[in-house]
Amino acid sequence: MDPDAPETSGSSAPRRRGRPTHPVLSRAKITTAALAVIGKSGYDGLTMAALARELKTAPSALYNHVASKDEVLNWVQDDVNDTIDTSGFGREPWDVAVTRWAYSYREAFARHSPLIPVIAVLPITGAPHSLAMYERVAEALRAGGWPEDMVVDAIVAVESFVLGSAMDVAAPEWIFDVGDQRDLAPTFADAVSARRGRGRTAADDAFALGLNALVAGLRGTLAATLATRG
Amino acid sequence: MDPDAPETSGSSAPRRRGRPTHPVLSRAKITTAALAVIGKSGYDGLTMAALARELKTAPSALYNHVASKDEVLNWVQDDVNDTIDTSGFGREPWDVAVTRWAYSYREAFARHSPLIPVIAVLPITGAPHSLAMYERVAEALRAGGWPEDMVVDAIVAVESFVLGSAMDVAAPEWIFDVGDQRDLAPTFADAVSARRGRGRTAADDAFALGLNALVAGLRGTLAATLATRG
DNA sequence: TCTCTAAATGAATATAGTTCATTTATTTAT
DNA sequence: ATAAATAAATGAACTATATTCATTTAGAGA
Repeated sequence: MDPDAPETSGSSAPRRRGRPTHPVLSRAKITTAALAVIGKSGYDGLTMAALARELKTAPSALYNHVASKDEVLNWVQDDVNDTIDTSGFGREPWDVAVTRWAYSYREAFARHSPLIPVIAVLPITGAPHSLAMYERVAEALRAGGWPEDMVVDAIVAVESFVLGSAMDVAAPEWIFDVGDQRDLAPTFADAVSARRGRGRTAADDAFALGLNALVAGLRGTLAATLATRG
Repeated sequence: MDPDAPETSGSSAPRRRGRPTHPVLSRAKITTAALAVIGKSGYDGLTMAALARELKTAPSALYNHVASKDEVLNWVQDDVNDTIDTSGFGREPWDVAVTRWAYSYREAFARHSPLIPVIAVLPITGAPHSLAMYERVAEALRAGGWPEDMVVDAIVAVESFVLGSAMDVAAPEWIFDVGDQRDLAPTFADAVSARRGRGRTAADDAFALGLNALVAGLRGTLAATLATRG
């Protein structure tokens, strides 16, 4: 582990006070520690106390470097955004690149679903990785022929679908089990049964179906727009 | 207000104890009260204490009728689902009906965005209104020619887009303002500017664009599937 | 009438996030 | 070199909320 960790006992060890030789805390350190806690204990385990423990400080010490727990989540969110694959943009046609991006985007937030409500409302100011991602997508859409005033709408549309789908991944497999009320919804129950046997990949199939349709539809919209506008 | 409210003072009034003449609490009463509190004070204001106050009981009394605050949210969610317009199904072509449904669905949860993470993971067991809604949608898709094993995927795809878009409504208008980092993302910043002037309706435009594309894409997918499968 | 039970009560508990007065080591100015 | 200023840590206290629990009471049924 950390080679310069003082000691592991903890109970009666005389903790040091005051300004340390080297700052223990920083945005990067806190973000990394938060991800570590999340990896170990999930989002339920991410408390300010647990985060402080991970960093071997007191919870209150964190507030010298971060305004609130919410800000920690924003930092984490930006880090997660940085793991999204945008390598297709500038290399592949926009629709192919968008599809690759969407898959990667969904996967990243499926593993971090508690962040989804956060990200959806979060201004990009102060989230440099997110901003860089949007820039790459916007460039590719422009290069692909999208008019300037439609680019953001197209991005938002895909993003909305991706985030909605990412929430789905967190749902239990049996979310649509009608139980003993099959007679109240026979058609739906049959449809659910017909889907059975695909198990854990059911959500993946729905995502694939929707993404293909959405991207195909956007292709059509673009063509129609270009034909109309000249 | 309530005509049979005992008194409004509250501090030294000798509150009654024990079993009342008529049960004060029930699923319906609690759900209605919760919606009332939400209407007055929003989701932040919905605490068990506030809910109990609305019902003129003690917070602990609620636990004789509901297992947890989460269950209250589930009940509210089912009530909100019941306000979604499904009148198009069985009356209009499936794609038109789905579009109408999606608009109404988004609007309902835009006003109840804190429920979105709840709903996405919530099994339909015990949510009769939700189940009825899915039944109507499933019937219409089947009647429109969708194969049984694709119906749920199609529903989930649309729903994912709708819920993702509903979260967007809660975001501030200036969510994409790059601030002083315009040089880091010039293309994106220009696209954001080009979108400006549409103000509060920007999210609506993105939703309309995406929904049109998605439904058009699904139409294409259905046609292709039917052509292949015979 | 006696007993059982649904339902309400208020006090207590647990968990978090956050604030604050205080302390201390380092940096900076004189 | 010494003194002031500052960054950063500390632990205790505060707040808000959900939840549990022992207890009490009024009505229903035998």
